[in-house]
Amino acid sequence: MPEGFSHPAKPKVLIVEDEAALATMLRYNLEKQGFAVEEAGDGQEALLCISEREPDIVLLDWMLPTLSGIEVCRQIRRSSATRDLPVIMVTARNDEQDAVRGLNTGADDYITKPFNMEALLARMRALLRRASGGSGKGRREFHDIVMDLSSHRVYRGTRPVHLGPTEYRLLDFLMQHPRRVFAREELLDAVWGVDIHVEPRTVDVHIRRLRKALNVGNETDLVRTVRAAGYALDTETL
Amino acid sequence: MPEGFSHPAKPKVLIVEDEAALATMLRYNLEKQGFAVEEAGDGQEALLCISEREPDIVLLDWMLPTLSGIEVCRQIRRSSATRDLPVIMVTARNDEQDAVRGLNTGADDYITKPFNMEALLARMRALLRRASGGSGKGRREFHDIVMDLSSHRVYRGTRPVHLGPTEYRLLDFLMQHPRRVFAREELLDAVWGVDIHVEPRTVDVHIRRLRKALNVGNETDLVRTVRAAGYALDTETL
DNA sequence: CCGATGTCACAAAACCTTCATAAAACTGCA
DNA sequence: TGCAGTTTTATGAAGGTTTTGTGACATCGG
Repeated sequence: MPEGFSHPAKPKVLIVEDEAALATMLRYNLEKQGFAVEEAGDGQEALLCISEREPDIVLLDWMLPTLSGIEVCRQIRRSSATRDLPVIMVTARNDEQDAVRGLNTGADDYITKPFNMEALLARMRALLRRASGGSGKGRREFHDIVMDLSSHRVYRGTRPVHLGPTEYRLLDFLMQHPRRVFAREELLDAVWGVDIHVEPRTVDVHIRRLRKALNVGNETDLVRTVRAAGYALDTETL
Repeated sequence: MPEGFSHPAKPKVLIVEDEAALATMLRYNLEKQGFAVEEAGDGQEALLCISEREPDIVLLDWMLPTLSGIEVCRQIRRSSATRDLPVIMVTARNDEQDAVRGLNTGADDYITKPFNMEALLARMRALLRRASGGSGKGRREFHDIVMDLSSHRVYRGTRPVHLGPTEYRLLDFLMQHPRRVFAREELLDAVWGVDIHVEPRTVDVHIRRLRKALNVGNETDLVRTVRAAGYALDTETL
């Protein structure tokens, strides 16, 4: 598994639920939907599981033995490692109060029992989307190349640079590891995806287009070709 | 503590909400933020409270017993004493339709459940600032696009722009995050709602309608398409 | 009836991949 | 060192594919 990507593989969901029947039902449905499922029966177990298995999202029942859902949620928010972990609170309808307090505690969303899978799935997917997209914030810089991730823009100095989707991802990847040389195969894995079949030479073409877009006039070429090895972002193209 | 504006003392907020739990949560948070809180559980009570306690701002739930939120809002606007009273509509996500109609009725802004306090506070402060500063802003601006939230109107420069409800919400959302690119799915989540099933391509159609309404003649297109990524509001459509 | 909306099918772009060929870099050898 | 052969990379163009723009249409609620 290469760099920090979104959720290319199965998203891992942790179900924290003491009612075995409900947990089983959830597991069944979520697995059918392509999630990897972990389970915890109480609060303690939940926190343990979170730090060990690092789920992508948590379904947290409000009524829990040993440690209440609200307390679990607080703990999750307390640690910087899990501060952005999406949490959906699951509560009984008649005590919607808890749902609200749950939200107040830091849950990202809540749903009341009984719920239908569609609604739950929709919320889960929305949260996962937000989580993976939200971290794609900020900017990258190298020499005088600037990428603004949130607006999806690239500048060489002050000049705006237009890149196609693939060149954008390629540059994005290279800028995460400046100066490091990557073989064509590595680039294919990282930028195109592991199970995509594309000729390694295709990388050349995209490198060319990247260069053409990046270097105008007599600007120095920041893409270095390393014969028999691959490409890198570097100031000394030598 | 809303930075001391022309509200010498604590700004007084009236919460009109029949769901006790939500009301309690709101009260707790708002008091923590330095507001004086009044509560009303239904429409009748709300109108009474408004004339007696003269709140500075009203949080109005859409679903109410005895008198719907929309009707309460109408009444508020009818009386010259309360015509300029800031009203924020609170609605459930899945009937965001109603929110828009609420705005038509005269609400100054709206927010959908579940919301986070930050967002709500930001809107409240903005409205209070406007109300106290007199001719302040319940408006959003970008380049030469102006949205007046209270009158629910949009202008391109000085030209009035007519938008359907969906286009309005779409623009509203985009203008809250200028320059940032949103995937179709993100827009669906934010503008349509999380558990609404709509084809992602539908976003295209509304973007088109938005463009058509926004750009007349040879005005620059402020809606940027980012291939394989989504759409954004931007000055450089490049 | 009308305006607003979600979908489709088709057109138009923008983009990818591949291939053939040119250019460059390296190698071994005289 | 210079040369011819070999390997590797650069480049331009072509063809096919994916993504987006657009107009039309059926629906729905007022």
